[in-house]
Amino acid sequence: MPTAPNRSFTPLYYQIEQDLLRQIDKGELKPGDQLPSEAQISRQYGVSRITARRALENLVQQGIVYSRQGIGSFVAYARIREMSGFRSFSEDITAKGYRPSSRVVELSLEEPEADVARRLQLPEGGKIYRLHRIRQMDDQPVADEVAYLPAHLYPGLDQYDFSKASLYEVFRTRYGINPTWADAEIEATFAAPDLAQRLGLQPGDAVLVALRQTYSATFEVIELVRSVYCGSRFTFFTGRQFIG
Amino acid sequence: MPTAPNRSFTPLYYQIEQDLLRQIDKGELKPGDQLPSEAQISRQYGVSRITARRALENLVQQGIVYSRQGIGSFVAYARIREMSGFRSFSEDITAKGYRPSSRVVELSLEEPEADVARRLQLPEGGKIYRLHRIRQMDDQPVADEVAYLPAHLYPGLDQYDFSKASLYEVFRTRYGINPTWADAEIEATFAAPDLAQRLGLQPGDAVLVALRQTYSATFEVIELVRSVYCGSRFTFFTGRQFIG
DNA sequence: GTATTTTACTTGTCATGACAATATAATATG
DNA sequence: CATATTATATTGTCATGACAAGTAAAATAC
Repeated sequence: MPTAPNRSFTPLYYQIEQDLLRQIDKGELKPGDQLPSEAQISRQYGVSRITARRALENLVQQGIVYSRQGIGSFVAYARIREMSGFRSFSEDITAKGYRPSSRVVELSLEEPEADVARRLQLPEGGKIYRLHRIRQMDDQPVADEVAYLPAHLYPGLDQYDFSKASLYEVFRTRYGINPTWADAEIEATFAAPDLAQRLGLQPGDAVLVALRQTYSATFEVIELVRSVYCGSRFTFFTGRQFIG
Repeated sequence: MPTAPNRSFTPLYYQIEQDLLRQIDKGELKPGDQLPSEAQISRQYGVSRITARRALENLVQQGIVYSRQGIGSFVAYARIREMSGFRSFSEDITAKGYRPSSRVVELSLEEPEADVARRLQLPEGGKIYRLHRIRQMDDQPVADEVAYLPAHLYPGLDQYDFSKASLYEVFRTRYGINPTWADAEIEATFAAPDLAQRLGLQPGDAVLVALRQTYSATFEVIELVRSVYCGSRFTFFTGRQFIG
């Protein structure tokens, strides 16, 4: 459900949606408050009811607002927390107010293991870039991360220095690929000696292992990432998920 | 984004949506296949284009289908995996093909800690039911779980035997409360001796700790659950999340 | 004062219609 | 044969309109 339409102009429904979002973010509309009705929005913005409705519906789908037939729409009490562990590591850490940085252990072009090839839906004989980094916040290692990237999507990727560059930014600007969806499987395990050494831990310490797949808007698997996080220094936040 | 409208009849768009979903589930429409166009669906089902479009849009919002302007709609390659750790434990474990069961350690009515009261958005002086269970699959303990439940939402909850009853079923049938949204924060830590004993682990083993909030359709916090999972026997699957 | 009915407001569903934007295929031209 | 133009298909946005369903408030009846 893209909230930012990918077009050459900004649709009316989107402008109204952003306006309402702004009012919620600024506290002009508080949790529990009723939003203007579809008819009121229609009159206020000079649009049809279907356009007003579309703006409200989008906020409902994002879990920001809820509506009840015959009564109205209301701002959700529980604010959505920023998810972490799903987007760009750089973006995650910056959003938490820390300074992200990375140390590249290795970036190489290679043959994938069978499981990796399967998960990435690689064509026969397809290669991957394997990017191994230690991720840090405020210079303290928090994650050991290996990204498996379909080589056919990213020719020339090895020319970049991912100590400095953000992988997601390179996806977007160089290759025109927008990370749009992600899912993850998460387990706890204990740190092996080599991993413990890289993360400044004791062997046997508890670590969080997340295997995340990232998809483009057309559901191409654009990245498989295995991250091992210090149990004590990183909390994984899922986004709000619909379970009904 | 409710996919099952809560009404006394089934809307046309929903029937079409379910029909398309059935074709995808049965393999009649395979990953990568193009779906019928809006105009074709319109003719085939004898509905307006807006109704056809609504059905397709709902599948897009669920991450099952994607569409491209001027080209068409397509079945996503990557199938959505069943999430786990977000819904009813019973439902999760049953979906994995195991037999869920629970041993109640304790169910009591008590004053909440400040953090619990805040997260549950309890009224001043509000009490909680604290339900402590060991969750099992095929009789093997996999999680130590404490649920904090706002007492005002569930009067008389302590009359139920949650060794046998599903909490979510009781929510729905007895109290008319539908779990609709959830989010979780997840960490890894190590098992303390008492916990290790309850889960059949060694002290110091890695465990996954998930703190999950569950919301009704009107975003009331209906449950706060702290689950500690064996690192080796439980993998937490997030659903597909929109990150764009 | 209470119960019932009516009214008003609001969201939900669906129709018809039009045009814009995007993309590809077919056709025309040099 | 290559390039440009036109046609076609499809999704995206927006309008007007109507009626259903749900809910609460106001008015009326007893």
